[in-house]
Amino acid sequence: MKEPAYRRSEPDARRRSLIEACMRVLGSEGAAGASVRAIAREAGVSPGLVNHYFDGVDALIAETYGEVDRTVRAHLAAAVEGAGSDPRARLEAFVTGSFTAPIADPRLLATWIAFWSLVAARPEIARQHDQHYAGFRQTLEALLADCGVAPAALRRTAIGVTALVDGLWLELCLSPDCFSAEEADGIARRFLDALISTGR
Amino acid sequence: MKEPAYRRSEPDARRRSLIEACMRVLGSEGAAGASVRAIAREAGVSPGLVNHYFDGVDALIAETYGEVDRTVRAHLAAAVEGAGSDPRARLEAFVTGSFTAPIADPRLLATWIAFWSLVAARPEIARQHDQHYAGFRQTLEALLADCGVAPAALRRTAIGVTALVDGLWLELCLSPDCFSAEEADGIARRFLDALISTGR
DNA sequence: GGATTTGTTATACGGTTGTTCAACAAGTCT
DNA sequence: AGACTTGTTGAACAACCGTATAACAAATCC
Repeated sequence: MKEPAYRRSEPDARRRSLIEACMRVLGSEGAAGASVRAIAREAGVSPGLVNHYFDGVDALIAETYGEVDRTVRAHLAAAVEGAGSDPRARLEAFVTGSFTAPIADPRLLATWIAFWSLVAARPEIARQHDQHYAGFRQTLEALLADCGVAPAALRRTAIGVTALVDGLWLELCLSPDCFSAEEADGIARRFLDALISTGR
Repeated sequence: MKEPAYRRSEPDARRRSLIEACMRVLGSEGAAGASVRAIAREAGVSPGLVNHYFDGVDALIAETYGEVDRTVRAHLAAAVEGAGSDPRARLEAFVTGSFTAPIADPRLLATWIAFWSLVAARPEIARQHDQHYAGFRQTLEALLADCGVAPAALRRTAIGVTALVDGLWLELCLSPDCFSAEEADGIARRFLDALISTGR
């Protein structure tokens, strides 16, 4: 429908384009609409090709999870680096980085929801989720430690801040008109103030 | 208007059993597996009956949303009432009430995820979500006000605490082995301590 | 009793799903 | 040039989807 037929392309590029098409479909149609045919149509490719590059549609969705995870981590890492060397500024950059594009994006939420909906039924997706969560919390623990949070309080503080960020991000994506990204920033900063002044 | 007594089974009971079957299917099979046939099989009735009692499968899912919402509200209200008259105890009961059964339950999360996945595509579900969120936050604002949180800080504090509760509840359901309900209780209480001591 | 109302089933229909596979186009090798 | 490899297609398949509807079962009314 778009590209001329029978044109060769790099296999990795094809894989990437299919993953991107999968993300677009998840974003626009939701988890229910992410069928092989819809993804193939979005990528401008025949349905059979999806099963040629991926071991079934579940594998494609799992790989899309990995790609989204990588994007989120890279974006937050860049935000932290861009914040300079002040520990508190780095922590705030990490926390508020989730409230702006491309992370605070209904499309990305739709992708995430699709994964959550698979956690209960598919153990390998559950494992992938646990890994993502563990990595997020670990990064956060390091940033909190640099801000002077006591080692004994590190775990529970990181769990709490992660929950706060997830909750704000979730609602920000689900109903963007409820509160703004700037409000989320302020709320998160205020929470960090309260925690770090009393939590060491 | 006299109630006809010749019905073989109470229609409301049928409706409720179908809603409960819908929740069970959502819990075990995930959002993708919540088909008319699967729900009917779970309820032990024929597929046609679902469309007889509900205006299509989307309506059944929306009604299940309403039922789950009602259950959650009732449970939290009971927890608050059971906590006595101390404002802080009532607030804590409301917050930590989300971390125990029947609210902290993978099945309930699965139901919630199914709704979230419909928010982007269906305005009716989005409206239902906004109402639930607004109600939750409003209740929380009242409890926070009783604890002495200043009116100017009420809105942002309620948004933050709601996010914290949602995030903890979400992770508690998604991977129950990551941290315990008791830990979630402690984390939430610690956050409330930090907020209320500094946030007025 | 028979007529009637109502709950329920079974089936049929058109459409979509994931997956497989023979065929084919385009580049590479000899 | 011909043979071979690789990327891609599009049709086929069985299974499932949501919905509509005619037929059946049971309870009530007259």
